[in-house]
This record gives sequence, C-alpha cells and structure tokens, in this order.
Amino acid sequence: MLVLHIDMDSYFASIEQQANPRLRGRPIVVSGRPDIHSVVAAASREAKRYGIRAGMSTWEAKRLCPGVTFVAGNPDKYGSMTRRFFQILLRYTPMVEMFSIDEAFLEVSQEVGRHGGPLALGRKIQEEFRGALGEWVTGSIGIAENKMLAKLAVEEAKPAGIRWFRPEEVPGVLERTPLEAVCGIGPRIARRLSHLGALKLADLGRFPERVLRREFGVYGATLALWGRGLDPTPFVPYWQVEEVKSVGHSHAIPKALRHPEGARSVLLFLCEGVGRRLRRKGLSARVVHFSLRDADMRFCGGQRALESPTDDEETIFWAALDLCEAHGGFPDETTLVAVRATRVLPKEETVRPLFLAERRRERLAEVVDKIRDRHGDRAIWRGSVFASGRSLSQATGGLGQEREIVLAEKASERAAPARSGRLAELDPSP
DNA sequence: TCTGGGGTCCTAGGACCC
DNA sequence: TCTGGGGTCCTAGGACCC
Repeated sequence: MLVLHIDMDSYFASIEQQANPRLRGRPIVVSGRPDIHSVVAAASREAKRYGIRAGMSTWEAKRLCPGVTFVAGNPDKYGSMTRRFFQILLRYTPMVEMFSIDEAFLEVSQEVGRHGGPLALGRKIQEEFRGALGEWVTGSIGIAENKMLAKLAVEEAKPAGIRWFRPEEVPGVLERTPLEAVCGIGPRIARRLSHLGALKLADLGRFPERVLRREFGVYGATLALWGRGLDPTPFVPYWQVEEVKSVGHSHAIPKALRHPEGARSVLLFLCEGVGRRLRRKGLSARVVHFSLRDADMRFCGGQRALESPTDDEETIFWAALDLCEAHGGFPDETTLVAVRATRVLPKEETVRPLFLAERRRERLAEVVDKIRDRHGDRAIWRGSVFASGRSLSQATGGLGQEREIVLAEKASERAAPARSGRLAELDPSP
C-alpha cells in the first residue's frame, strides 16, 4: 500500500490571507470572535514564528506577538475551499479519505506508476492546488506505506513540502519519533507508556504485545503494531463514510450569564440548535447527554435514554435539565454547558407523535426553522432565551441587523418559577 | 481575563431477556 | 438444592482528534 497524506498549511489563516492581500506576510490569528476571549483556531506562518499555536488563548497569542491581527473565522468559506481541493484529489483516485476539514489521505498504490513515482505525483497535486486555490493556500504532503507513517512524514514536509518515508527509512523513523507525535497517542497514554519505559515509537515495537494488551486492552494491540511501523486502522474512502452518530453543541458561558438562570437559558439556546440540526439532517435521537463545567473547571453530567426518538428541542431540553437536576442542579457559577444527542437514526424510522400537543410543537418547530432559514438564526427567539439573549449574543455572534421576533410560548412561562429555584417542581408535560 | 467547539471510540458494571 | 451463558441496552466516565 502507498498512502499520500495531504495537510493544508495554516489552513484558515492562509485562506484569509488569500482573500485579503493586506493580511499577507503578516502574523494573523483566526479565532471565533476577535473581540472576546477565545482560542486560536489557526495561526499564519508568520504568527507561528512567535510561538503562537492553535488551541492557545487569544490573550496568550497577543502576549507573544502584540502586533498580531485577529480575524473572525468564517466556516462556510473554509468548507467551500475544502470542496475545491477535494475535487482536485478525486481526479487522481476515488480512494480519498477526508480526515478533517484540512486533511486527506489518498491510497495511490495503483496510480503512482502512471504519474512517475510518489514524489512526482505529490508535486503534480501541489501544482494543481496553486492554480485552483491560489498562491497562499498550500498543502504539505507526507508519503509512506500506511496512514500512521504518512501522517508522521507530513510533519517533516511542512510547510508546502513533500516528504516520502521509503521502506528502508522506517526503522530510523521509529527510533527517533517520540510517542506523543503519533496521531492516537495523547498526553495521558504517552505518560503511562513512559512509566513503562517507552519513549520512542520503536520502544513499543520491542514490548511484548501481551504487556501492552494487559495495560491498554484492545488498544494495546494497535500500539504494538505502530511500534513496528504497521497500522491496523482501516482506510475509509469518502463514499464509505457512515452517517453522523451524534449532534451536539457546547458553549463557554460569558461572565454575566454564569448564574443558574443564565446557564439555563444558554442550555435552552443550545438545545434549540441541536433540535434544528437534527431536523435539517432528517434525524431523530434516542439519547441525550448533558454536561456542565463549574468555576473550578470540573466537569459533571450524565446521559439519559428517551422514551422515543426525538428531534424536538423541548424534549431534549427537559431531558437535559432533568440530568442537570440529578447532578445537583446548576452551581452558582457555571462556566460551560454542553448538550449532545446520540444514537441517532433517520426520522422515517420513527413513529409519528401520538398526542396533539406534540404534533403542534412539531409544527411550531417547522415554522421557526423556516423563519430562521430565511431571516437568520437570530431572527426569532424563545421568550426564555431572549431574556438573556442580548448578552448571550455577545458570545455567539451578535444580533446583527435582523428583525427580532420573540416567541411567547409555554417555555417562557415555565422559565418564571425557575428563577425562584424550584426547577424540580416544573411539569415537563406540554 | 485562564482554558472554544465539534466530534469519535472504548471500558465496565448492572439490568434484563432468552 | 443450585444457580449457565450469550446478547443487548443503559449509565458513567475516560481518552483522543482537529
């Protein structure tokens, strides 16, 4: 097998520099919203020279490079760029696995001969990128016999280069590669392995497999293979990718809304988003997960199976709120809430709601979805969310110029007793 | 001014059914 | 008078990825 791994260089930042010549050659950071505390989604090549990395807080980025320019991210723009480079890759082989928005694997065992060898093939792809994506949006290419090694190779190719690990080079690669450089070995596993005396990838290969199995279960077998330069993870071409398995939202709560009421309205806001995305995808979910993070950054939460699959945000909301109550309710200060709908299945496979009230809610959701499709996500608000909506919008993108409609329906009436801290007494039935 | 937001997969114990 | 074994669902929690 021969695998090419394409990893776009400083992807979001490069796209912004391509779109706006004034940003070119300058340290820039793409983040959620530049005016609030956020984290770095991507740093331009110039910003990386200052030590700025993805995942770092924007505050830290500013400290490292006071002159850095912040740019608000635009996911739609990045998605359409990804479709463009995906189309280019498809011209070479249908065996394309999209690994993330800016990474792909190609299985090119059959095709490589026709293109004059691995390096020549890589250069052709990069040449096509230059023509179709623009001078600033470049990709690095790693080449090896499997995905794990190709992903290691690309690190030596950056930026905009090509690195091929020939089979005879692999033992040397294994000897010099630290464990945490491998995709799939995070800080926890790396630390546990270091206690066992393994620091480099080759150390794993020298371990008896049963030791790794005893320590890591089925994952131990994978680790043992990686240590010998082999990779058991399957190649999944894009046309074999399964449907999504879950839909969720989480949100770090701004200071002003960290009290129980505020957290509750953020939760309802997130549930609306989850319901809407389920409906858009034509899915229903059977399980709701809820979690929150307190002032000490500790997480707690739980999950609950529903009586029947749903795409209704109120059902999801009440399930989430019940889980919250079961874990002691919202603390005085909640710094993050998250809700996720899992065990999804296509809606056609579910039974239509039996009760009139549920059918009315379904109809209401359809109408609200239509208004939002037409006038934007913030054109219409539930009364109980709107109460905190303005400050919430500070953190989620702003109300903009849209006209606002406030839904005065049951949910907002239920919100009232919540303020006096009697959530448990609320009647979840419509 | 501490620390975003979207996911996937695995483990393990208990309940329940046949 | 002693108590199997397999399969699936539910819940809680951990680890990792971009």
